[in-house]
Amino acid sequence: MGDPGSAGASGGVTADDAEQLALLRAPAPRRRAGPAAEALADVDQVALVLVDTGLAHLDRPFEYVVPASMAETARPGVRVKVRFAGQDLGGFVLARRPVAEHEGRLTPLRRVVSPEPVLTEAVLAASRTVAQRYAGTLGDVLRLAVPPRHAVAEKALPSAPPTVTPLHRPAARAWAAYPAGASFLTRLAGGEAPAAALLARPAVDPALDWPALLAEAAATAVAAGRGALLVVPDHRDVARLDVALTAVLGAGRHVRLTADQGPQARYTAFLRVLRGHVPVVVGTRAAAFAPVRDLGLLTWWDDGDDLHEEPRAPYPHVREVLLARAQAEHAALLTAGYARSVPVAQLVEEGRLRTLDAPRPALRTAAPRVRVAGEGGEAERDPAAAVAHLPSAAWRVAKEALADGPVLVQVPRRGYLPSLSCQDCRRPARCPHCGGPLGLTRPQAPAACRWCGREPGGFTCPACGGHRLRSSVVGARRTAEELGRAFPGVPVQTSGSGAVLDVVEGSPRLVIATPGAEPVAPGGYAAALLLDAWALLDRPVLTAGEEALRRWLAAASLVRGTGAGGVVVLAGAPVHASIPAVEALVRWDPAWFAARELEERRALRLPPTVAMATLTGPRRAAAAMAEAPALPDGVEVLGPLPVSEEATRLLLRAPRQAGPALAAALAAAKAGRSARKDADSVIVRLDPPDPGL
DNA sequence: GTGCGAGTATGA
DNA sequence: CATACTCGCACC
Repeated sequence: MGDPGSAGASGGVTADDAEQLALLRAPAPRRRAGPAAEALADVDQVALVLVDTGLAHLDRPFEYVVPASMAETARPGVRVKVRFAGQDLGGFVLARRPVAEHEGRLTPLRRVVSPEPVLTEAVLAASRTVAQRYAGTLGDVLRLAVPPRHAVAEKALPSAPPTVTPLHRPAARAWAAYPAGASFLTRLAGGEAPAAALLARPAVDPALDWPALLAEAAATAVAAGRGALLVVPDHRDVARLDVALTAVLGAGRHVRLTADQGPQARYTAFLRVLRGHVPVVVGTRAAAFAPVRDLGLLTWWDDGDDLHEEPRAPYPHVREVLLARAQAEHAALLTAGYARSVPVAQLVEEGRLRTLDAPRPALRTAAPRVRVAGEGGEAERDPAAAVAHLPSAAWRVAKEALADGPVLVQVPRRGYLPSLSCQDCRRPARCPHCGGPLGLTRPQAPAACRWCGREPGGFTCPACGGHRLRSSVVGARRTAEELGRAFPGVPVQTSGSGAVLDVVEGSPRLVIATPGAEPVAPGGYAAALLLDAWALLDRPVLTAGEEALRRWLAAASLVRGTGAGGVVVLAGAPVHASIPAVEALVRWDPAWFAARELEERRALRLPPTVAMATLTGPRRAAAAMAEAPALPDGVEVLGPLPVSEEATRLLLRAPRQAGPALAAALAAAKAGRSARKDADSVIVRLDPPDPGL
């Protein structure tokens, strides 16, 4: 049945067995004249096809001849089916050519799946960059870049774009707070490709907040006849930005594109972009490859949010995808957030992004006042506060603010692994050998490095000289009921995993939320309590401080500004020791923190100042890969450390400039393993945002 | 991954 | 010498 030669000729399923056998053995007569020998296309008879083999060593284009019947439809970018090594596989036509480079005989294309050219040249170019960057295959990246076809969606969508009146350049009210903003927008409107990192000023007025800011930038691109792509971490952000875009652009100029909208809706949105029906796309990381026409602006919000990391191979970060696209399409680039991630700080330092921050005085007025309430030793003095396990300062602030409006309470999620820090100064304890975090693998076990697996034995804190280690376990459970009892008569709402609220009313109430699930309050919260600060700070990850500050800033940005009496209380942080993330929150200086953190990581040779890769798999297989001959000079191998019964992990570290060479060597090693059919698979991950876990 | 040819082992 | 089987590699 799978035999292509006999399928049409034998004329029935009930063919005699002996005859079948004879047919199979016979030296297949090479295509006699007849229906099989179809005429070929007149021009550009050869199609270059990227076949989705799923095999690393076959991740390159193959040539096929184009039958006359497909001469018009088999254009670059369309999906095709081809015969490859005896099976029917999918692929994309990358190009058409008059003559073949391949010396041997070419097989004809089997079928054009759809005449829709879903893979544009620009997206292909960016995909290639991303594949190289992450030592992945182009096939893997294209699977992320082009959504699965949905035939019904393709049929249903009218091909003629709706008529939309031209858009005038918007007033850019939200941008008025950013002195360098005008020149960025002017360059964007003029068809240039400025690249910037922006620290957003919090604003409780929706016309001035970050969604309005990004929407105005998008509208500037549209008014100049260019398109815009806006990527945000989650669907709540998509919803907020959608509202802002409608306000600035009117209807019919933008479309949402997220993975959670389902195959048909997603493909419909994709097609509306591809066919040029809308110039603006807003979405989650699934939208990062959207084929926007005449792309003028690529922007993403909150670089540090881990939702920007793609969890499927080759695990690209939205930042890297958009950087690649900006380069490929000469588009402007804008990353904005209340916080600045360390990778973004590095891009700023390297001059690849210019800063576009709100001036510090404006920031400090727009932001709430921040107080640190200590670790809770004073809690017992106030009985009502003790009921809620709140420091009394926090309790008093909340009590007062509740007269005036809603109060946000941020409670970290429980269940983090214990990590170790210095008992005296509370800085994270690091491995003296490789700089990795020290932690406990089991209760009672000696402290061990989570990267190289060594057990350093004695400990001396490089910062204060202390010798004692402290295991941080997430503190007391704070429940909505406890808080409710501490504030009788006040309505309590919760927002967290499972039930996330987008918005709450502006009247007095307690809103208890886990980080990332904080609802917006119209007019802003009167106050926010950030509880269990150490639970965020003590996470056994490289990015703990960065992440803690980012989450605090996100919650604090929903609070009214200093001028309007907004207050934030950080509870559960030490008052005596100076913790950079805490200091940065109090001073509202995220740029200072990011630059400082970058400096520290450089001193310790930690990401993102070095190139890193993790190899995860059976010990021997991972070790064999780490010995790949083509690895660039200066690669250090750390580990192995066990990650499960079967698998171990090796960490490769190289100078940052050696990143491309490291990726190339690992891609080659993967291809070699694939060609040799090595059964044990090794997962290769380049520059994982947190290599320590 | 599959299919195939070269090369080698095996037995009449 | 014919047939069975493994190995290595190309796959357009």
